Amino acid sequence: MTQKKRVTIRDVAERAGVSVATVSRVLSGNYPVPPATRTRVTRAARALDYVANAHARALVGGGRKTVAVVLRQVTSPFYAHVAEGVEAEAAERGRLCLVGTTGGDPQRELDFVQLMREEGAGVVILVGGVVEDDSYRARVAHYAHALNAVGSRLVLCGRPSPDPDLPALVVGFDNEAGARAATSHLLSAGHRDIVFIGGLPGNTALDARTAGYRTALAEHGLPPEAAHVVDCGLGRSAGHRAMTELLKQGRKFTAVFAGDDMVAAGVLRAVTDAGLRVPDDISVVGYNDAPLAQDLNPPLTTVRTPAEELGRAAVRLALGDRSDALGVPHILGTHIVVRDSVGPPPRPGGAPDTGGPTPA
Amino acid sequence: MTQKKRVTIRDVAERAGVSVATVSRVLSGNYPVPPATRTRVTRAARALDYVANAHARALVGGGRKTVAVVLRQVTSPFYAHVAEGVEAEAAERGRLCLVGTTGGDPQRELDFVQLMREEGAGVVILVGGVVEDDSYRARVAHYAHALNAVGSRLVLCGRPSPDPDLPALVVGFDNEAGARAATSHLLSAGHRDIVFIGGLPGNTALDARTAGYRTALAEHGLPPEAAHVVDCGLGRSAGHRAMTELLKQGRKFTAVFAGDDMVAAGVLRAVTDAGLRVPDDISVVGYNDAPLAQDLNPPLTTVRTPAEELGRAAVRLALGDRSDALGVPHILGTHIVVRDSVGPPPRPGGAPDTGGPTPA
DNA sequence: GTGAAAGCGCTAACAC
DNA sequence: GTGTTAGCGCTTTCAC
Repeated sequence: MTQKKRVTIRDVAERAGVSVATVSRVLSGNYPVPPATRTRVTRAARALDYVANAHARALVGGGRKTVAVVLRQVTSPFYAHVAEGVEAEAAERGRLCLVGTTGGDPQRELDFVQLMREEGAGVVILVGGVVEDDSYRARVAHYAHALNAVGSRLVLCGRPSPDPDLPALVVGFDNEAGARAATSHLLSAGHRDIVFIGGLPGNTALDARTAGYRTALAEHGLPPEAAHVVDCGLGRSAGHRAMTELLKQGRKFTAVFAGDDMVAAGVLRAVTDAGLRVPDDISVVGYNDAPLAQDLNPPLTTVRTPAEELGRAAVRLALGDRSDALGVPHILGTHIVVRDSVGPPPRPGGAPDTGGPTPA
Repeated sequence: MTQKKRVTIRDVAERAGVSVATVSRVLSGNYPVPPATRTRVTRAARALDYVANAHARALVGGGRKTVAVVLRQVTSPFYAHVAEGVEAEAAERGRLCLVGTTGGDPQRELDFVQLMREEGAGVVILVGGVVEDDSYRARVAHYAHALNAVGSRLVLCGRPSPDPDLPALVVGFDNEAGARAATSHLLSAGHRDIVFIGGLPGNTALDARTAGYRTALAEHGLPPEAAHVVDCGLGRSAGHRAMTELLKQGRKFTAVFAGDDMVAAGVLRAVTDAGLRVPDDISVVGYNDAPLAQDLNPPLTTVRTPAEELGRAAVRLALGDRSDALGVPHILGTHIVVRDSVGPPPRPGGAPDTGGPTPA
């Protein structure tokens, strides 16, 4: 019943009364063909609803140069935006875009990259912070050389290159600077007891954030002991749990800097649960400026990291002919976006109802 | 400098001192090969860091059966979760997953489906509500027949099949029932003046939602005029704008049913901006149960639509051999999740401070 | 201007 | 057990 037979170029040629070579020529369009035959062929192709076989085409043409992105998960707003940027930029340049998710499992990352090598992807983009151990270094070095050997590009997006001499492009944010700015913002508002919630020791992105946090503290003349990092990792529930715990401990602090906006969401909820108010009792700043930041209560002051632009930059870099940019990291700017979650610290023992939030 | 030459099966054969056929056999694994040769070949392949050419393989093997999803955008939580479901299920079954986004443009949808035909995708999943006009019907009929002719499957996910006889699978939610339940929830809490914000006339998903809303109203003995639908479409800003406008009009209502959670987020913000409170002054219910629903203030009562499961069901259905299921839609259940955004309507002219929210 | 023919890298008969 | 060979559908010299 079902014929399950694909229409091939041969069928089109036959129907148009020409050879396959001619059909190929008019379909590729990059060859002078007289309008008369061109029409005949086009008509035949249309009539047969012919579509070329991408595999055959890739086989002879040396790969169809697709763009692959690998990320932890698409449901995280940050990754989703990066993916969207990659997708958009790839589409604009007529490339197909493949998305792979790893759930953070290095093995799945490796499998996927391998698959992309089989596919002959022209660009492979690895997104997101990682723990930079020997295993990581070896893996990435392998990817880089293998991909480079066949003329493909590896892009490290938001993660470091283990070796500047590796044939890989790197693009990312200055997490340390962003975190420093966020912390300074809090310090300028008068806070001195600020805790960082959401550390993840070993993870390059979070380590940079905590480093920036410590730097800012030091710049304001505070001793190293002033730093208090809670290594609970990322995610709403981690933030909620950590903050609840912190509140229970009765530890003295007036502000928290959350590892990202999801953590901040959890923190906010924990504060509310405890009957406290933001920013009157506690100030909070997040990281990434996820869409939900403006819907939180109060709207969250956070660090904007243009994720979509990161994705676009990754493919732009890879597809640009600036192979000179191979070693040097391409760093995108971040900036604070001030909303309503930061205020002056409450006066010790005083009533919190002094007035609205008045950040600098 | 760069050799740009791919390692082929021939190279492996040569190094292992066997023929290409033998290499193919051990690599495919589906053929008895003595351990001795197997080892030699494996070792050679590893030494050369050989990866098979997926295109060549697909060319001879009749396509590599990938799964393609097409959606509006990945940054919408709902779509992201559907995509994650598809990705996960596809990965578990060893299929590669391609993601395409259309931004809602039918032309881009068409282009992408065409591309998937070229790729020889085994499954093509179209996600999300649409305006069901003649153009849509024709397009989908074309996809369905073309895909079916080469043994591929088309899955309509959250959108209707224009014709039950079309060789397409359909899976989705009962939007009407979900909306009816949400509206009933509001009615049971005592509300009589409920406005639906986020209509999108012509869109199958939203039309079903408004239909459910009207049905619930009727079931509770309210006249058709009791329905008030604001056709502002989806999205946070649309919801914010519409609600602000509504409040300004001074129109009488005590509850709003938002087209989805993003709209609800905008609505909530507008209520806050106006100095009113949810649920004391106005009750709100959303749709989809996006992750952000629980972070809103107050946590949002909404209709849970298991998006990831929708994605998984789509590929499961397509990959299952139950070709009998071709015409009949596969409907997934939804249910209300009660949080804190619904309370009894405020007593006319009374102070709103009667007590906490106490939904049935 | 157009056709014939040689592969691209691989798998699957079909020999031996 | 393993090698030889014929394609899969297409592009692209090279002839005519």
